[in-house]
Amino acid sequence: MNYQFADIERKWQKRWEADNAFRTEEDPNKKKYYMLEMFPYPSGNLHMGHVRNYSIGDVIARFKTMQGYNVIHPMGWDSFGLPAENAAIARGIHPDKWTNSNIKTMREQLKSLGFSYDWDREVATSSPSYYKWTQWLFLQLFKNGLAYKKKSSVNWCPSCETVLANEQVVNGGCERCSTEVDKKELEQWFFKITDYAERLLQDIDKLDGWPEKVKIMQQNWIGKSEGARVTFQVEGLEESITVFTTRPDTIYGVSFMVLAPEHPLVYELTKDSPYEAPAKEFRRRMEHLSEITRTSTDTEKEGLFLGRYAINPMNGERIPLFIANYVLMDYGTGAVMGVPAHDQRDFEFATKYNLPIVPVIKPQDESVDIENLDCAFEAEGIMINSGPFNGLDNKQGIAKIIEYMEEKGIGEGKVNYRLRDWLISRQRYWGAPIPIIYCDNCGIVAVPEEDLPVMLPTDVEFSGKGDSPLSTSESFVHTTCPECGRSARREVDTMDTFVCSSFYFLRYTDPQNSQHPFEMEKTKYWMPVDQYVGGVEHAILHLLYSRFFTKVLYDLGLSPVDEPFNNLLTQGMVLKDGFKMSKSKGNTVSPEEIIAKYGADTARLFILFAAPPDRDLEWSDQGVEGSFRFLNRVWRLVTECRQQVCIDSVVNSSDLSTQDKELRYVLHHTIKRVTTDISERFNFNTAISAIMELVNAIYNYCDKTAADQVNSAVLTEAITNMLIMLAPFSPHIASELWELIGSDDSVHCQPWPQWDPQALVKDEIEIVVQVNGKLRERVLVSAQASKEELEEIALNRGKIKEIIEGKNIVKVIVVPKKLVNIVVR
RNA sequence: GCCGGAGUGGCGGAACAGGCAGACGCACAGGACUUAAAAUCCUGCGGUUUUAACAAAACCGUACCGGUUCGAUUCCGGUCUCCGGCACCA
Repeated sequence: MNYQFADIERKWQKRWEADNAFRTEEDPNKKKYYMLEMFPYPSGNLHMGHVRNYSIGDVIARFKTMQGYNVIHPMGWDSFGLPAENAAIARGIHPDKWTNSNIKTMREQLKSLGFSYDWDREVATSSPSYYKWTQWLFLQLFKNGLAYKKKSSVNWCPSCETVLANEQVVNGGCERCSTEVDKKELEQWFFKITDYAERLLQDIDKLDGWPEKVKIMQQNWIGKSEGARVTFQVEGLEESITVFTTRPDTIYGVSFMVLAPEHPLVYELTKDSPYEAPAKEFRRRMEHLSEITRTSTDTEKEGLFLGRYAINPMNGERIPLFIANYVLMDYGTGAVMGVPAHDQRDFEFATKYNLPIVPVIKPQDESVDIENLDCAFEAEGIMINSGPFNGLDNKQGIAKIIEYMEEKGIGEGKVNYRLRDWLISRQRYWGAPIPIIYCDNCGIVAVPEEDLPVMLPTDVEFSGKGDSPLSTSESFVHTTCPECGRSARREVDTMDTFVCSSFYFLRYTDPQNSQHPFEMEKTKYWMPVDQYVGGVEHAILHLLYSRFFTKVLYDLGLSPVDEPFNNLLTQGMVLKDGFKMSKSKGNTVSPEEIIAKYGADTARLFILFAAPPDRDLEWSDQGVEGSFRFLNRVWRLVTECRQQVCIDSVVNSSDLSTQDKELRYVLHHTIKRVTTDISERFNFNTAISAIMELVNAIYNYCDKTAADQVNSAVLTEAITNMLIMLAPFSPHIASELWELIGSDDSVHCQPWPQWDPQALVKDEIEIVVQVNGKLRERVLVSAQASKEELEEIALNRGKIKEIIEGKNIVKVIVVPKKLVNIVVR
């Protein structure tokens, strides 16, 4: 007969809810702990990835609570976004209705897993009480010059009919539907994240509790490079071209210059010349190519001469101007100087178009034939062919040349970042409306703060075609200018959902405040997040945007911290048959089904037991069965021993049998292992296996000890502590059994157990005897045996004597309490 | 191409500061209980060899090759494979 998990789980979930067991408030006398898991998009159903994410978080939250921390553990919904709108288009359900019904289902699913959330802090980014503050924060950025509008070439998905951020373009296709992405010119709102590039980069050093992997990804994403901007005059025109280069030391080796095909100067350069039409044609062709082929390293370099020359400001040489596929408009200045001798891409281009290859750096040791290169020489060396700079080490040369250029007004030292400004406009309905009004008189006007939120209108058509759906609502678009009172139009774009999720962790600290986004007093107590847990797929965007927002809010005096997340744990994926669970692959396992069949405790236990949290986890139905068996084993153990358990008994350490001592050793060893596994390593899998070993040991103790010999205090100590340690993993069964053995208070209010070092002291231990590093024998010795004693014992073992017979003992290595290694020849 | 991470039994994984490789669990096999099955409990479980067999013993074994060390899954150098990220970044 299996234990009645369904009744038990329902009972405890109801009781926790009735008791408000997980509600938290600021308490200056207690140390706080902010446990946060990434909030879900309410797609309609929880999947195993969620179960894993939230099980990890719940163990830590419950563990920290038992350790005496004041734990805040909130949950909410990242509820704006495309799927809701697609449902509206496909099935005619209003996004709001669809979203709310999904939230309702998923909230119930989360509750059925017994997670310790403070539901009073629940937020949904799509509710007006939340997006009011999304809009308010937009206005703060706008007023501080961090939100601006510009016309720019943007990624356009012809299928979703929306603009995509660069980050949402995956391999040249739309992140959501994989359709090949086009380019389109549109007026868009941007956040100036590039203003924070340097701080975002520098402060990565502060993130000690983040995985190295994620930090490196962010570093690469920000992509800092140091170099110079140099301006070249165009021959015969009143125009100049500025390039960015990391190698100003190679400027004497420039033999051509390349502009991006989209570079605005191309038109001026080719106007009314025979090159005009081919240049236009070239540009059109490049625009048409998908980003993948355009930016792939494998694509052959391809260029077009523009019939014009620029002048090298250093030596007055004429340099032919080209456009080419490998130069990108949105990095640097959209133009590069070509130094084929010292840049592999330029080398390939020069070879193809027969341009001179002029070496200006030679290696220290003549190891490369610099006059006859077969690939670019990119290493360091000594400057040659560089006029007054000849003979300089090229690293010094960089500084000297920048100094010279700054003196002459030709160029300047410059730091460049790969990071681009954050495009936040979406031509979508289901997002926070951008609180801006356009007035023919006053221009771009911010919606006054007291008028927030700018509510999403309900009279909108969802055709799935055309521009922003908000433009179809007359009542929304038409408004009056807050400054001059004349008729005006509202901005019809909404904000990227990443904006909503960039401050939710701050809102959780004060979720119902209608006057402010959050009160400083509360954020001061709760922030920063002590432990953040989520999928590695958010390693760049969400985490970078959240860091950016936190820094902006810090600068505005709204956040007490300038980094939001102290520690980050990126959990691995849940796989089935070697692949990520997905509907399209048809290899999903529904959490609901598992809960119905085995209960939430089993589901949680298995998902934590099957792999360490940062690794991918292979789903195994049989493994789930095993976890269920274990919980049944615990159930039987405790219910069978119930009579012998006396909750108030105290162990008398002077009156213990060998078996008693053994069980106590296992127990306290388990406490030590579980504690360090949870708090220092997040290795829940080994923590659980330690508890399993403890359960095996208790069974053993009961089997081997005659009924009248059982020490009730020792047994009680083992069982109660076992239940306490099991509680964070499988809280329902632990609570039920805790109640069954007669405790009044609840198991999750118990203090986390301490291990007793006395119980870990053994009289006798087993040591290993090796000969030449090979294990030959195990010997039971007194735990206090000295080095000399151990050596003597080892050398006098019959078997060891036999092995070393007639050989020369070179030396003996003794590691106390572990081994003796005899080295012979 | 560059940057990360990982390779351990039939499987998931363990070995946390260089010291017993394979904890714990799954699967499998044998046994007990049962009229029977399920459940439960007990035993075995990396490979090869020696022995009629048991007890036992020897050798090999942590992707591969090499190094440091009394001793290496762990440290160092190189190679291969897989996974993830970035991808002409000037």
